[in-house]
Amino acid sequence: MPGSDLYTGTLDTLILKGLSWGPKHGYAIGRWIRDATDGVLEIKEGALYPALHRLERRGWLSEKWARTDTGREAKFYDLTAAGRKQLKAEIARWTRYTEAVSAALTTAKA
Amino acid sequence: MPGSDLYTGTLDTLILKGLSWGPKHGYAIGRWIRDATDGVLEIKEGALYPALHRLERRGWLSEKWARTDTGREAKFYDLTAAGRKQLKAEIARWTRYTEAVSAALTTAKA
DNA sequence: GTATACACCTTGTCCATTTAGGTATGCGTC
DNA sequence: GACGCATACCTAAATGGACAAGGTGTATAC
Repeated sequence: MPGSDLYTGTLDTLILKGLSWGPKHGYAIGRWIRDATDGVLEIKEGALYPALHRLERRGWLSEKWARTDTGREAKFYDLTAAGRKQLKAEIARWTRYTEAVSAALTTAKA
Repeated sequence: MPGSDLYTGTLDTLILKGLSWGPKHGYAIGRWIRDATDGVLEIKEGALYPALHRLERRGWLSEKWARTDTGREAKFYDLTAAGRKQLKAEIARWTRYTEAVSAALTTAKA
């Protein structure tokens, strides 16, 4: 079933990545994650919105109210310079981590 | 925070995998994870021992005191049938999850 | 008029990990 | 024989992210 639980810590990275091409509002970020992971990840709003506020508090995102394509008001988030740096660091960590764990999980040695 | 911090949820899988060739005691499992991940993961004992007790409570491990190669008493853990099944499921989840996230993190599409 | 998608939010709870200790044995070495 | 270090086990308190379960309101389609 979609809504498969997150490995804690990956959500922040995905949000930052989703914003790497320009501003998006929260709901659109959630949609992007679902689509970019081919439906494997379905971010719950109770995780998404607190995460956005957290990242903004840390100085990785800036926020601004604006109008969507469909003419509705929404809060748009944008990566700051620090956010871009953070994204790079988190991707590096993710890569290193998954390679290490995948190696362990596929090894044939005790 | 050191880059070796866990993505929550991966520790259980690694423990189960470490036991898939036969019994090991806790300290040896920690060592195996460090070695099998080429030093990327350094499991803290405050995470390791509670995890072992948790997995035992869930019926995925059995425990038994025995003597190590070096002649010391240690608590050996062994996979149960349910534990083996669980390991398989967790590896499947890990694979599916990391493929999805890695795809998202390397995509060039917004 | 009602269902669905959009778009935002919060409160309470759970629980894995971190932090920071503790006990005790055995081995090598200075 | 004192010291450090690896072995081998453990726990309690604090942290903090995700989950569950609510809530507001608008727009569109049937």
